[in-house]
Amino acid sequence: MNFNDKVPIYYQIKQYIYGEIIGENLKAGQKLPAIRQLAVTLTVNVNTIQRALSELISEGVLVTQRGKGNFVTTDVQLLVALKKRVVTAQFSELYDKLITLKISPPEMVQYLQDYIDQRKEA
Amino acid sequence: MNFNDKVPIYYQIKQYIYGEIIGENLKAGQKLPAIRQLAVTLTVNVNTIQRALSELISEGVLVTQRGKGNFVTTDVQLLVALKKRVVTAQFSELYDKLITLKISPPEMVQYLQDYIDQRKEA
DNA sequence: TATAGTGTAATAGTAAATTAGTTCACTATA
DNA sequence: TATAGTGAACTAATTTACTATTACACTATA
Repeated sequence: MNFNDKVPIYYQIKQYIYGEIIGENLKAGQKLPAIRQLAVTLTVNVNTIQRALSELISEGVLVTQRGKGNFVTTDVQLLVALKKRVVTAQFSELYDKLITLKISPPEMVQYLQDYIDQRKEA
Repeated sequence: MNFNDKVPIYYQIKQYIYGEIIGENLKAGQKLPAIRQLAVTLTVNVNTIQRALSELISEGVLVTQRGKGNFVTTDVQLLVALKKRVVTAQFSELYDKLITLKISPPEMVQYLQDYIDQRKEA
């Protein structure tokens, strides 16, 4: 996996798992790969995986069954709230940053549209 | 200043100065506050300021005049390129993240518009 | 009941970021 | 020519993230 060396790896893994769940590569109730397997896949130490998962468990996004593995919660309401929270956070971050750059909201929409068009070409 | 504890402070300061320049609170050729003053203002150590500035100097965004201070470059072309680079990076980051969340480009535009409308209400 | 697969916990070592503090070098000016 | 203001460089100490390694506890099943 490609990590950004400006952000703690455990935190990036946490965000990555959010993404896998919200994007439904991991569905409600589904079992995650074993932590030792995740460590190999993500080329990271088991402790680092543990640290990421422990936060997701605290939040109720994941549920552990000792001896069995980690599972995505079946609490769909929680997952819906998670998606909203994560998506909103993206826009909030963008908005605030662009405001400091003195880019107006209508310009933001135009810039996004332009960026999308440009991506389509390539 | 409000720092995100997930990202090195020196790096956040660097981004902050980018913002001040792009948003034209700091104009081409303008003198920056002294590093000791910046350290006080941003409640951070002088060394941390130095580290942020040294990268901006390497990039040519800032120019040092020893004994006088640090100044924004007068190379306007470089500043225009900087703005483009920083703004594009924002959209690129958003786009890639939302794609992993299986949000389509048209949805992105709609979500952004919705977010903006929501901010206006409050 | 042995064994393989799972998560949990703890210790130790390394590297990076940050702070604190000091000293030096250059510039402008009273 | 002192002095105040500026950046530059260096050392030392602390904290956090990460890795490596080991041992333990629970579950399913051959």
